Amino acid sequence: MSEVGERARRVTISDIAERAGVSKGAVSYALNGRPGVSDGTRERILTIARELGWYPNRAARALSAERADACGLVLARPAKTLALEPFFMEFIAGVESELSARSIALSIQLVQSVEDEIEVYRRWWGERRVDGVLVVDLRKSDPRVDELVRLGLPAVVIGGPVENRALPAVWHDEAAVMVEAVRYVAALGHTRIARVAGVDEFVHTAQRTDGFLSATEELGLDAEVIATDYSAESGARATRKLLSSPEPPSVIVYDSDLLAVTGLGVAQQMGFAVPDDISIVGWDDSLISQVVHPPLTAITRDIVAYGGTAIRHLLEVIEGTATHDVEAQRGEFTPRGSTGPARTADGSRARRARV
Amino acid sequence: MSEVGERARRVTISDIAERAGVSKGAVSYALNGRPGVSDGTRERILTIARELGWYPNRAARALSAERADACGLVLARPAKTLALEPFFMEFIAGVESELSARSIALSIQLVQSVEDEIEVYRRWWGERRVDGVLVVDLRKSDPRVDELVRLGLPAVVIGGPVENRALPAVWHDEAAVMVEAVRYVAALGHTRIARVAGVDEFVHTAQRTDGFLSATEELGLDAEVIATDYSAESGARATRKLLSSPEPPSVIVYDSDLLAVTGLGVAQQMGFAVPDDISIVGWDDSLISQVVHPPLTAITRDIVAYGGTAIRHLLEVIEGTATHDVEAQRGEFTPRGSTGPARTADGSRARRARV
DNA sequence: GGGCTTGGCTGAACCGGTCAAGCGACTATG
DNA sequence: CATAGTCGCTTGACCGGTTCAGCCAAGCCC
Repeated sequence: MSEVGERARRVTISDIAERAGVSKGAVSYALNGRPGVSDGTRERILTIARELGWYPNRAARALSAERADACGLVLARPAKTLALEPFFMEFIAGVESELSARSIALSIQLVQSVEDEIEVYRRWWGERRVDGVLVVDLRKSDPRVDELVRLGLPAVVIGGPVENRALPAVWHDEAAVMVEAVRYVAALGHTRIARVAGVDEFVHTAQRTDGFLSATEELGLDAEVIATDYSAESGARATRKLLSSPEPPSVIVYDSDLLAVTGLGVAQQMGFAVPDDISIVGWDDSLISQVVHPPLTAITRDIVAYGGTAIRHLLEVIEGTATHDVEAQRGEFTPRGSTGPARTADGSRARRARV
Repeated sequence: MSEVGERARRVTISDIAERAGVSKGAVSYALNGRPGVSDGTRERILTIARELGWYPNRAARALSAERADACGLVLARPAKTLALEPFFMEFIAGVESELSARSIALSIQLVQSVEDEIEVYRRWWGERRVDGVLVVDLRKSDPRVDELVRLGLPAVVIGGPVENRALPAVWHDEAAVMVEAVRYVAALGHTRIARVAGVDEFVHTAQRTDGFLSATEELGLDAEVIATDYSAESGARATRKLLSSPEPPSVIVYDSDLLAVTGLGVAQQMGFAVPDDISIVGWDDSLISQVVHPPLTAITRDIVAYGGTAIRHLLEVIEGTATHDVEAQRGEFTPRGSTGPARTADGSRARRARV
């Protein structure tokens, strides 16, 4: 009988070996489906293992196999913002769907800064806690890349490509879909268009800004870009600034769902009708952009699939069977109720009185 | 020189021992701050460890110490809904903030069903992958509780208390804050009030419904409760049904931020002015309820702190120093722009034309 | 029948830590 | 001065797997 507080002794391969009347080695061969035991013995061992409810001790396996059977993901954004950015949870869901099938764990850590993030990589790799990591929010000349290369920690970067191809990356053409979006609103007759961007240092932000500026220039549109830190406050501030200017834009393209929803709220609060006075375009197109009113026109990405692609690539990199880049399916432009045709060009823009 | 694909050999205590001219045992004592070595030797060993960039191999430590230095969290909600429910990311952030300080990992797994969740617990515990788990979304007569008790896997339940106190729990008084919310809208003159609840089987949902029904009865209000599965669609459906009824409520209290924001969108789309025609109350009060227009009146909880409390309690349970329940700080009612006084009781309720 | 191969299994080392027991040198005590 | 106790360190077993070398018996061939 077990006493209070005593933890049940768990089954090991030695227990199985004893019961089956064979050696530990034979049990190991049988359980791993490797040659070295007869079919009869193998069957017997498997049956006993099932009866006893055996699971391999991960620590023991990790110690001799020198793999942790775990991957890591460090997120260096403020918790409050993270919680609101559906991107990450969907991304994690996609990662998980691949990992759980292989019974590989996902370790997640939230940190404050890139320096902390690097320290986590050092520790994780030093402790052999992970076999590899996914790196998000790639920056221009990112210090994490150098450190990961130095450590030799297998990694796949989300977004990219990475300078000098120092690390393999999974990415898609951000600029192209931005161009598509700009062309669409231009076709609706809009001529003044603004972009509320994410963090300037992020590579994917720069790529989108490039696409935005080249497309607006090509089409001869008035363009403006305001950077934010992805927080709701900075998004609200940017929107307020744009809408209070003497000649406000008639379209704002946001860099995330949170920014877009916040912008929608600010516009409504300021008495701008959406899309009559101002058209709004979101990015990522998680559920949130579909439940607000009006539902947001957005750049749609299958984020769950993106996560799956990324982690599958990481597993290949860990195996050593891949080091190249992978281009994921690119986003699509999905028009909804938050974008409409431009006002007729009489120069004035009717504004509803504030409620 | 390292060849392509070769992984850097990482530093072990044997390397340190050799360098310091002492045995492995001495190094172990020194690095763990235990007696058994002189101050001079200890200093020398620590210096060498720092120079070499040593980190303890977690697998080795776990194998002999019989602890994984990891905690687990299984989420059994659909990925799309999870992504939109800021509660979980904030909760995870709170958990992390405590764990990272102790360099304990958090393993997260997303599953489809309670059965899958139980299977994950069996595997994790069998593999010694975790030392304990946090259990969310407690149900009435929850099969997970029995299984966790049977396994002997240390666990803390979020929400509760658990039947027969079979497992320790962290929870707060859901009914009381609901009563507070109902009293507030009653004081504004509202008499028809509806609740769009979460999953009926969840204990915290039942507690809130209890509080809702007892408060409305006590105040003599017309009350209605519609259950959902927390998805945006079911929330939209419930809202549509309520607002299309011959005598719609003038207040709807939602069970999560996602449901509330969705409800707001549906109300606006149906041409109901918020709060003039319909008042809306949200739950959890993450940032999302503050960025929409109008900002939502909500039940505010410090979810990050809630996560911190929960994981600290789990660590105590793992240590064996605690088995009792902990009552966390309860939510507060935060009025904002989405609730307003009831229309004067002329029996008619003006409705704005659909835009 | 002897030599050779092959299948099926055992035994032991090993991964990198922890930790109890032991041991020599030094100090304190009667 | 003999004995006991303490300090500082070493030795080696151990955690639960994996893996390699080796061994025995059976089968095959000539």
